[in-house]
Amino acid sequence: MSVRHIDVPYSVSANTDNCLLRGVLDRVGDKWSVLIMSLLLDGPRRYSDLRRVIDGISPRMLTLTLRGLERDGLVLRKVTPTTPPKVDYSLTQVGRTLSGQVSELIGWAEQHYAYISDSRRRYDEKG
Amino acid sequence: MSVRHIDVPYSVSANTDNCLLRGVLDRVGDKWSVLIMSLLLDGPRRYSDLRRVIDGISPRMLTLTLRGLERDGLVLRKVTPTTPPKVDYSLTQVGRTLSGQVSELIGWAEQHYAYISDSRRRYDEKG
DNA sequence: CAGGATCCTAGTGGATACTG
DNA sequence: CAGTATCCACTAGGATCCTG
Repeated sequence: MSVRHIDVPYSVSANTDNCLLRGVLDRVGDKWSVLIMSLLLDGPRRYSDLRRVIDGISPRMLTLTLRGLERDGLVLRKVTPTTPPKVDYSLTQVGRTLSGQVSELIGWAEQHYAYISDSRRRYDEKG
Repeated sequence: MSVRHIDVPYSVSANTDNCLLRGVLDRVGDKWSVLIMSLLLDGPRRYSDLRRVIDGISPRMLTLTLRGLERDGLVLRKVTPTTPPKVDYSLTQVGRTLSGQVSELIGWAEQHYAYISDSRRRYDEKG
């Protein structure tokens, strides 16, 4: 038996395409999505605002990440066509629930931080 | 103000080093960790067993991923020095809790699968 | 202001051959 | 059996410059 779908306890596949889980894991795992969503939890923000506030992000990656989030319906992009233009980004309701999930994960990380650090130290010291 | 630490609602940093969250997100986001942990939820497995059962993984990545999980104290490696050798991998208690967290995330993904697919389709169709 | 277009690098992962 | 050791490909992401 080869793993394409594991039925218990949930479906996982290494297959990049057409796997719903892969998409979510990739998003959560990428460099900027979680950070951006966490910022938007506090309320809408403009593009330049995000750019200023996020340390070290390139315009390219900011746009790419926002587009990805928008495409998935996690973030809403609202253009006000003035000159110069104004673009606000906000979390959708679903985006908000994902942020909630992620914050659970972060809670886990905080809770087990010491354990993991210790484990790594011990692993690195003696083979 | 530049984002190194966001206090509300949780700390996120783009900084690769010394960020506890980054490590967890990277692990969850990588290609094989979640899959392997989900398999180990059912019980211990041998190296060759994992290799056979995981579709498309290279020995290199299997070892690398297992080592990473072991280093973080998520997976336990137990060697039985017979000839030929036998090595069993199992989840630690902490590894089990992380798997639990991840399965929550997967629950989220399943719950919002239709929404996301729709959103993508609409986004791709019209600009 | 809010990006698009380019070019480039580094890290992640694949393929395969070999070994204690 | 349970890995190493190499070599290679691909892509996520960074740096810059340009524009409606």
